[in-house]
Amino acid sequence: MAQKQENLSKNQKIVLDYIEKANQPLKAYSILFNVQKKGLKAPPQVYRALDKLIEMGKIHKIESRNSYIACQNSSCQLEKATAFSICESCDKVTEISNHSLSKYLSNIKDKNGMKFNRYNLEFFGLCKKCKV
Amino acid sequence: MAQKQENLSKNQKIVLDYIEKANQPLKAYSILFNVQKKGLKAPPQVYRALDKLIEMGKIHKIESRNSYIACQNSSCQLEKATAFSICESCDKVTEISNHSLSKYLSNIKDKNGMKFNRYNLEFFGLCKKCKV
DNA sequence: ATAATAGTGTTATAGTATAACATTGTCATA
DNA sequence: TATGACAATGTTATACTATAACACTATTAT
Ligand SMILES: [Zn+2]
Ligand SMILES: [Zn+2]
Ligand SMILES: [Zn+2]
Ligand SMILES: [Zn+2]
Repeated sequence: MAQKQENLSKNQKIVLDYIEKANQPLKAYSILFNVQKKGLKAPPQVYRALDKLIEMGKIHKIESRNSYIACQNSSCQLEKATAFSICESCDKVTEISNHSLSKYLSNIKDKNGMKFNRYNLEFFGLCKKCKV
Repeated sequence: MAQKQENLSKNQKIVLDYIEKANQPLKAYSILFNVQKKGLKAPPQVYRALDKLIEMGKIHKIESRNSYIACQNSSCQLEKATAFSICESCDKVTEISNHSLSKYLSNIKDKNGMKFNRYNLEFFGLCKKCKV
């Protein structure tokens, strides 16, 4: 059975806490380095926690950056439908919460008869601060 | 100045030829292994060619798979707007060519004042064959 | 109790990508 | 034609990202 969100394991809590405090995407090895004082000493411990947190929708992976960010969207349907804006200058990442966009994408039908059950969308550009 | 698409360099031609023949996403090190007989002996030679071919829009990177596929879409606007369907069972990848989708996404305005100049969209699911 | 499942700890290794530097090719123009 | 600017190449080493494999412990359900 899928684990309930309230029941995070020890390592999962440690990793999630650290990611949530960051408010920006973090690399796995930077997480590892920073949670070593809490007892997570080796990569598999971090990657396992990351995998479970992703399954639960508590964090998302920014694929183009190999980094991990806390879900910023309380209505996020687990990991089924994710969209982000990424600044190519300062690397700021924001989770996009746009109902009409997610509705549009969730209703897309594939021409080749494929059944979609998940998507990930990444927009790239310059944030307000970096546009100047 | 940006190189014209007709003027591929030697290594770029070798790498593109191999990717185009594959009709499926390829990993960088599998490309490297297969073009060693043509003289590309080290990773940087392959990665440089890949980078340039991506810039030119001749190939795209499937971010969630760390793999590279030839552009299947003659009207692809370089690397500005890419969309793919990915079968989670057999790994088949198809470039999506859907005018209304690309129009919709290109017109999305960011709530935080970010100026988008590129996006990448990856749909995941089961292809026709794997759905059974 | 027993078994099933999930989580942990650990070592080693696989897989992906870039830094750095020396060299060569191409082409415009001084 | 030579000089400079830029693109591409060749090469070695290294950095970064992620998983395999195995032994062990904790939790829960029957
Ligand atoms: Zn989310
Ligand atoms: Zn920025
Ligand atoms: Zn394309
Ligand atoms: Zn399939």
